[in-house]
Amino acid sequence: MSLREKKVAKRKKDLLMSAIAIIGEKGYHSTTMEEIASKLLMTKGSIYYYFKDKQDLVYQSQKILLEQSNENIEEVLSEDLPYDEKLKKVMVVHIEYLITEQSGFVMGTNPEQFFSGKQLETILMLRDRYGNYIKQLIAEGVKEGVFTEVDEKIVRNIILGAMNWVVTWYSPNGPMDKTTLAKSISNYLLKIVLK
Amino acid sequence: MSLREKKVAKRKKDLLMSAIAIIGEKGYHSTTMEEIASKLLMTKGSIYYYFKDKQDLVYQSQKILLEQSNENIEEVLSEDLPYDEKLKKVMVVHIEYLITEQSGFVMGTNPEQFFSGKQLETILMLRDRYGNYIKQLIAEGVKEGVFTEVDEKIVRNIILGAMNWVVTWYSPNGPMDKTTLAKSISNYLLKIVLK
DNA sequence: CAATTTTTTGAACATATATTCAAAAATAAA
DNA sequence: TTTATTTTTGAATATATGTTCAAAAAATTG
Repeated sequence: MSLREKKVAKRKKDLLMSAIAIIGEKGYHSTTMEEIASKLLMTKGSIYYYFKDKQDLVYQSQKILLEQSNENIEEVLSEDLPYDEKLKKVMVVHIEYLITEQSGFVMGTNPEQFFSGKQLETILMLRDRYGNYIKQLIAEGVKEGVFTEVDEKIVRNIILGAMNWVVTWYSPNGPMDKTTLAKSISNYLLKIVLK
Repeated sequence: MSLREKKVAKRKKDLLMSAIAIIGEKGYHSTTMEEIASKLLMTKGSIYYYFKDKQDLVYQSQKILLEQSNENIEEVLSEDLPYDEKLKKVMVVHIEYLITEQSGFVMGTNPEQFFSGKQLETILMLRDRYGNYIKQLIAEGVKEGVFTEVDEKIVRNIILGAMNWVVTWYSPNGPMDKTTLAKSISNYLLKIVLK
């Protein structure tokens, strides 16, 4: 990749990150192209040099978040750990990533509201993949006798909800740093599946 | 109240309910005055006979939801039940109400995004009140030895998150009716606080 | 039924913001 | 330095939707 191409790639990524941050804070509709641009000292017109339109920018930003989430969980799943510790680590990583990116967005609402067609398909596929990893992990833990019998789908959704909700109440000024908080939440949630 | 006043009151309530339903589905910004009105076979102009503006209508609709939630929980809290059963009933009622109204809205995002000033104050107050009831209930259960020692705030937020998340995945076509589902979720969540 | 009051309508208006685009500026190449 | 290419700008445009309002319709009253 030439220097120029790298610069363009960086600019794109900067815009995606800016979009993620502002959408995480204000939501899709309240986030204007002007805000996304001005965070990088650009004007909104420039965005259209890098992205087709707002929809395209938002879609790509959300896709990145989900892809990264999937990579995160795949990394943890590949580790050689007992089921309880593995599930706990999955949760800690999820919560930490959520807090870091302040990305309560795609995860936090029905994507049907924002996407359609091929875009929606991709987003749903990525979400499903993520959800299935957790469901699978629970099911295996049950099968191996580490976890108690549970409805994996319901418990999976309980866990996802409790975790994703964090973005609505976490404050960096609170008494716990994000890792301590993530561990604490994970411990409580683990009690649902432990025997 | 005269017949006419009753009619006006009913029309207002119909509009609030229409707003709640559509906002629950599409979110604040994607919900248009036209949609809210057309659901009642009216035109958007008429809304302004009953409400000052969109902000006013939305604020009042969300206030109603929170007030009703508080009434629901107050009713349950006043019953004479053991702490574990009481907490469980609180959860079941919450989830059932959520599903019935499809109201993942105020509960589901930071109200700072939509309200300010006196309106925001009221919304936050109502939310706090609700959250405090649950925190209190947990604290009492711990004090009386029915529940295990936990950080009441964190556990409260875990429970709220898991419950509120339901609106994102519940489907009326699923295998469980809403009461069965609510009971199931509540049982799992109860395990967090039980000894 | 006629007169009065309430309610609804739908077109006109206001506003916010996404998008376009020709020109300018910045950067790279020759 | 000159020329060519890439990137940014900012004003103009398009569009969607909230809001207003005078007139029409409906409901109520006497």
